[in-house]
Amino acid sequence: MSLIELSEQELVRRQALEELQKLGINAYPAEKFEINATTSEILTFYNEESKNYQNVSIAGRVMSRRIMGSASFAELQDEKGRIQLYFNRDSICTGEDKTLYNTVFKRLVDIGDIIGVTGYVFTTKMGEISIHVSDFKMLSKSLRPLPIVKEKDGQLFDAFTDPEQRYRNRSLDLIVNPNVKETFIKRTKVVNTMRNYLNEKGYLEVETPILQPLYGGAAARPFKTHHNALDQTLYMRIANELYLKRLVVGGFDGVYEFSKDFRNEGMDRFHNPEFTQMELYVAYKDYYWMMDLVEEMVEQVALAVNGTTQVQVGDNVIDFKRPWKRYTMYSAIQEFTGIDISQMNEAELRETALKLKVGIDETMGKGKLIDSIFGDTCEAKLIQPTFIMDYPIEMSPLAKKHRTTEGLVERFEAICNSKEICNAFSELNDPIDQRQRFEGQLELGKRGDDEAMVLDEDFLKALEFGMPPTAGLGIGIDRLSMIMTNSASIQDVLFFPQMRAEKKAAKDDNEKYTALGIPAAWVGVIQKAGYNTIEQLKNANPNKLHQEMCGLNKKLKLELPNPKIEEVKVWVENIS
RNA sequence: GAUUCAGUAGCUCAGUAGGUAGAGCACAUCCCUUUUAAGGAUGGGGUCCUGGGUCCGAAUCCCAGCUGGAUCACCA
Repeated sequence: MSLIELSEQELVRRQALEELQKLGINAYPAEKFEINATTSEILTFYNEESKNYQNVSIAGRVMSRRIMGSASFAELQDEKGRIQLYFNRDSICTGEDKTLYNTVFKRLVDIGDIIGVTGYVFTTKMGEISIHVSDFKMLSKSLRPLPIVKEKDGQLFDAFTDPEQRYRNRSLDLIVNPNVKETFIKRTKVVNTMRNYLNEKGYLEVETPILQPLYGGAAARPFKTHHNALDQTLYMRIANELYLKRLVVGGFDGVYEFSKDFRNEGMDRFHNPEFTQMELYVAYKDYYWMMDLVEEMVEQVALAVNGTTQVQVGDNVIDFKRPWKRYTMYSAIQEFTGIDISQMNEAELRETALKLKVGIDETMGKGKLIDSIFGDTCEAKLIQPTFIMDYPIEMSPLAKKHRTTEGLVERFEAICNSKEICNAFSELNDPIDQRQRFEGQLELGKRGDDEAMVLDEDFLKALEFGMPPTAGLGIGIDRLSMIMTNSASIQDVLFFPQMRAEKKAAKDDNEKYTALGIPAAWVGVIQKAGYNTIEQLKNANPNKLHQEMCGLNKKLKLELPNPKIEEVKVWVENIS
């Protein structure tokens, strides 16, 4: 990177780095720095009477500095929080040489630098627990200025809030917005709690392919890629259901996987192209059994994350305490619309949907119509965790036919805060029925449903060997994390949400400029003036260009000899 | 995809009869031995998102585009 592309503040920091080097200080030392305390630990356990923490060694990032002559205060932020540091010139520089304080601390340490300090803990006159620094060491120099977020009585000042900047620059977001860290710690707690719960039950965590020759297990459009050596199309998985069931066939009676799945569909605050699901399959169980498991597991998650079954989400308090309300899909629609659709055929459903102003289209079969009616009339009203059971067979090609009711399958979803958080079935293990269902999907595909499933012969072959009756579950980790952390957007529970690529101005190589006779030192200047390509330079007014170059030379204090106007004209004319 | 709002200094934001671009924090220089978002003084810092247009003159008005937010529709 050329120096002229840097802001003044970045230049100042690079100069400070050079000065440190001149003083013999390595701003990026290799050796470890011994730490024996954390900020939160000191703030919690320091006690003035017992005089503990009188020899602490702690490291972190300098977040603020207040310098007043030979005494200064700074704030140090480590992983756990912040603590105030007190620097006194004569404590840090016990001899005659006051360079460490006067030059290194006061002039060469910037906000954002990572330092290690040793000293003792005391309480200031203002009553704030602080570290009296006896020595400090530069551990990493920060070359970019940090947005300074200040906080007083819970009110934030100058907060770094622009979502685009925050998501594109998550490191910075985490440094200056401490509550962001909290959200991700909670997300990990969600996952760990589930994993512990499942391991305690003796289920086996497994891994299955992400690159798949056929995609399946869900209704979604996939990402497509290509393997060169095999010269074969591969898809990134949209679900791992079919592979996990093949493991159940193989004799694992309880298997689960936390899986990144990929769906090539729209993006908004509930959808990211890659997302995480936990899928679980347990042999010899059914969907009623699985409902009990979901209730118990999610209740434990809520307790682990927030210490209570009640979670504030937006304007609502959601209570995960068992048992949750249970509806069948038909009874839910009847409850919220007063209409019994359980006996309707496709034409009647279409008519009902139109009457209820439900969005439908020509490609929809009976199952999708019912799902649409349910989605539009019921979901918004389901805030507390609720199970919706018994879905139409047409939209659930992997679920087992209902044990008593024709046309339905044994499937449930848990809906919470109007969003699906899990989906589960008594898994279809009849290989002949499964083949027919896949064939039905192929029909839907021909009608234009681009999410219809494809027929997977390998999976069918496995089923033909015999799969025990099995209960299966998929639970959305991102959605669950959003609820558990009261996050309005999926981007807030993903460290690095997918973003559109930032557009960068195209620039020609330096050689193209020097080939015209332009001195290399001036190339950066010309580009800074806005002539990033030879094509742009071709149309430049030489007089204007000359003035801009001289102006930047002066402004940036480059002290280059200014070119003659004739030379500039020749450069521009040379472009053919 | 539709609608709508927005893009000005490192950060948060002002900026209308179209007429030399502002504040606070951050940064620099100087003064100061304990400050609680902020000690005092002085100073530097801008492609006003990009490209066209109108105009003597555009951050401002018009058109197009880019990017993002919000709401809605579809997938988890």
